[in-house]
Amino acid sequence: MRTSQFFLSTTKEAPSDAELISHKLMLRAGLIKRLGSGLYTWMPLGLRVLRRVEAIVREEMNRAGAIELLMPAVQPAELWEETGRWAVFGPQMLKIKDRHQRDFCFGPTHEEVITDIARREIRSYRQLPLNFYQIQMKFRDEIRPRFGVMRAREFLMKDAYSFHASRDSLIDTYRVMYDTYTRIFTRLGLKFRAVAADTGAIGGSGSHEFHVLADSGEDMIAYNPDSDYAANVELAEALAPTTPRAAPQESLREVDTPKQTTCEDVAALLDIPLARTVKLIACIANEKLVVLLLRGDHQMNEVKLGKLDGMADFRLANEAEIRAAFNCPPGFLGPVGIDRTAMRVIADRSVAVMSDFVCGANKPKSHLAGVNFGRDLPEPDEVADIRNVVPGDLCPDGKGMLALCRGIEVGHVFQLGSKYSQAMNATYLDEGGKTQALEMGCYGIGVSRIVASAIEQNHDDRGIRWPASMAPFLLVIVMVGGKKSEEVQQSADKLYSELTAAGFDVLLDDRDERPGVLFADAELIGIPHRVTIGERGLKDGVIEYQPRSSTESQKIPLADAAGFLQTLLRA
RNA sequence: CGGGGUGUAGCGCAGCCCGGUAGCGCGCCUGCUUUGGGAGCAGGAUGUCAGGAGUUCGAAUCCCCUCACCCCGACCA
Repeated sequence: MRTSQFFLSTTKEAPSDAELISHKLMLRAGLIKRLGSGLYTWMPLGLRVLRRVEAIVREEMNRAGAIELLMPAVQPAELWEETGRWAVFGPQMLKIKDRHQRDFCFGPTHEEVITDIARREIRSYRQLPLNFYQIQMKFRDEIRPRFGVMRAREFLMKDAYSFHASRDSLIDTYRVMYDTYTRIFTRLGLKFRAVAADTGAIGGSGSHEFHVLADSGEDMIAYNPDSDYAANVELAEALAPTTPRAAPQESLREVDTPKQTTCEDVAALLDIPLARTVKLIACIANEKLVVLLLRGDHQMNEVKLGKLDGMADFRLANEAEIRAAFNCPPGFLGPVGIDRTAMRVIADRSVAVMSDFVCGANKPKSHLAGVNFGRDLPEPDEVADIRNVVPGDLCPDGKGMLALCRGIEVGHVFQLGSKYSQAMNATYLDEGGKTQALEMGCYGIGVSRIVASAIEQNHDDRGIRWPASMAPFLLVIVMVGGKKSEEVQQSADKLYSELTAAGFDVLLDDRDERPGVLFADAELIGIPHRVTIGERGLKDGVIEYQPRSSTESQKIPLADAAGFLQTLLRA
């Protein structure tokens, strides 16, 4: 491609509302243009990147035996009513009406449509397993779209759905997809982790998210630097401490805390570590009071809590309920002296081994210190894992300690089971001629999000540094003084023709601009390799080569250039 | 949905407090010069000052309403 016949639209400044580095660079490099909140046009340069990601995804999906199809973006409400999700999906779904006032949505996902295909097409176990996929624009009316295409409302997604005659077959395909995703993200040159994920409300047994590691990520991941363990913080188990509870050393005493209503304040006042304090969180579950005990430096984990018996629909108690139950305002609550017949007490595993701790006294402006289970209050009714893990916690795989990092979710694999097939009556006949519900799996990749997250991982102060696998062009030829010098022009043309004929994506920058402009643009848009052809070099029979990763160039004899570059680009 | 903020040329912004009919930088167009890291000089084009309704002789500026966009929050005593 010649720049004169292409469309570059780089700018020196990014719009002031762009926050994330990838968002700024995508705008400055002219990869995308914003149309409205969460809506972006992929400009020619950006589209080339998107298509390259798409191509790798498609290649690997095909290799894994998945079959591509394309479903409608607009879907009738009836299908969603069959699964009950027309109501459940809520405002995230863009609902529209046609001219007959019939309800439709712009598809946020395609389980319903594919399950409809499956129930019409799949008759026999002999047809199974099957894995269909598509690459298509989705629309989700996000509460708060942000960060450009990272969290856009309309975005490009690869979604695959597999159908099986048995759970074992589902697990087989799930593993194949897991491996396929690993291949895809590896080929894309991303630093990523597969993490065990919560299966959430959808149910099903197995789920992994694929996260690109980046500080700007919106998700928190617990991982073990010394093993392959990684899990969403929601899910990572906080093991019970291995050290037993120490014997009481202190006597129970009351301390004045006139203004200290949080564990942080109290710990600061008493000059003790936050980990010596215990906070009490009052919840209501099944209309009964439940008291949670957590170490002051720990945070409650709603997902874990919701999985405990009778806690599925828990909520936090409000202030009126707290005052009624404890006869004390929030901020000074504690487990000592409470009516244990009226409330269930669940202690986190780490609280269960504490001794001589500090907690609220159930009296305004007062806390207790030197508190001990068994002596000052009864043992908790239950001990459970109800907190988020923190760095330094023991890894559940027994191989060291956990660390936390942020991630951007770019892929998700999910064992759905028969949730949708049952709701929509998608069945097949088994070997015995019996009707059975199909087992299903689903597998998503955020194609457009991958582009943004790749930039988060690959940039410097001059711009983007594309991994070769997704670069819009592999090589840019910069002509210095090309308008003036026939020789420069001819050399550049010749090199361009040779490399293009050999099948490489080469950009010949033939604009009549000063060299500084050409260099700056080449770096901003992140082309991995650059050669500079100018009179100065040609006098000595050389051109200059410089990779995007370096600020140093090397001279290559013009005669060897084509061969040198072909070897380089092929690698 | 709650709170905060911003809407002025393609982009980044000033002007608003204290009303007098719109400016700067980049970009764009023309010409000359320049040509190895975002050129210089000269000339030029471009605005429903987000929209609507008020106050006023007069509104980008003051008042009210609407819209759009951005940020923060929407669980912890």
